[in-house]
Amino acid sequence: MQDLTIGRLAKTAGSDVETIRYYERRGLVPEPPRGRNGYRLYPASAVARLRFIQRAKTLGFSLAEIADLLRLQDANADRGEVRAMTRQKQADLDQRIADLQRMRAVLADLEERCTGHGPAQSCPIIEALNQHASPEVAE
Amino acid sequence: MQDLTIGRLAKTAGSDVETIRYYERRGLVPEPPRGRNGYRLYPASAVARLRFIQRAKTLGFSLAEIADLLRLQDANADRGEVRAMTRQKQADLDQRIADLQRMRAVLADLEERCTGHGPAQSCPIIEALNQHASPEVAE
DNA sequence: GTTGACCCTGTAGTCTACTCCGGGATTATG
DNA sequence: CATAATCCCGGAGTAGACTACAGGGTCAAC
Repeated sequence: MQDLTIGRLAKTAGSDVETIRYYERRGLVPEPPRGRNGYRLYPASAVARLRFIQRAKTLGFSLAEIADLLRLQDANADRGEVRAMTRQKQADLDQRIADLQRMRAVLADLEERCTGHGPAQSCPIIEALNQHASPEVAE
Repeated sequence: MQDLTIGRLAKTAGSDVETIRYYERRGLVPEPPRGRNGYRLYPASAVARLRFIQRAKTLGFSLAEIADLLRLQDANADRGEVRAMTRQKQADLDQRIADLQRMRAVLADLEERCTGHGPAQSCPIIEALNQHASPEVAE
């Protein structure tokens, strides 16, 4: 397969020229060789690299974490390290899910108590928001 | 009750001086009267206002949305509008929870397939990220 | 009365992941 | 050959919610 210009790489991988240059600055995509005109010339493997980044993003990894994963891959490190990152990310997600579910439950409860019409200032939701939120903040 | 300087308000409400001034710029906290020295002098009700903001934040509302909620309260609008915002926020949360749960499920599946030790380049997790088709997400 | 805590304004920096812009060189298309 | 598309670089702007100065005035405690 021929080398790809950044534009063709972007199109092939479903990414964007500016995004690829940004990933290069961030160290996620290695600097490719340049043609005589100074254009970046990517090997076909760059497509896989971008797809890796995209998929890791859909799994909740940050670019910094993806850079770590790519380093583990490039260094062919022990898969235990990869598994550890996966476990950590699951724990992060569990925490965030639990937080969101708690919020959601409170909102559902408040909504249930607010029926019909009437002034907002006697709306149970507004009233709840005006209660003392922090049971422990002293003074 | 005496008026509060911004520092005492911050302490009482469990907030921060800079944060309160920021909320003022954002229109969440009304500009209070000033003393002869130019100091902000807050009525006791400002504490409730800050607590409202804090509590709404813990329920997932953005500052822009909280500003809307406060406007509904201040204008004593119909509680139907408050309920609508609460419903919308629940829908947002449901969407985010679903996204996170999907990510979490994929990670759990991948982790299960990666056992013991060995080179990362043959790690099922890394391999999945390198697949042409996404591990669980449609193309 | 002097030190240190507190207050003022306005601006700038932080984090994440881009996205856009200007100005200029090169290549592809008709 | 003219024009459009693409490429280069460096830097600035975006959103959200703060957080941190700089530089200067004021107030409370010892």
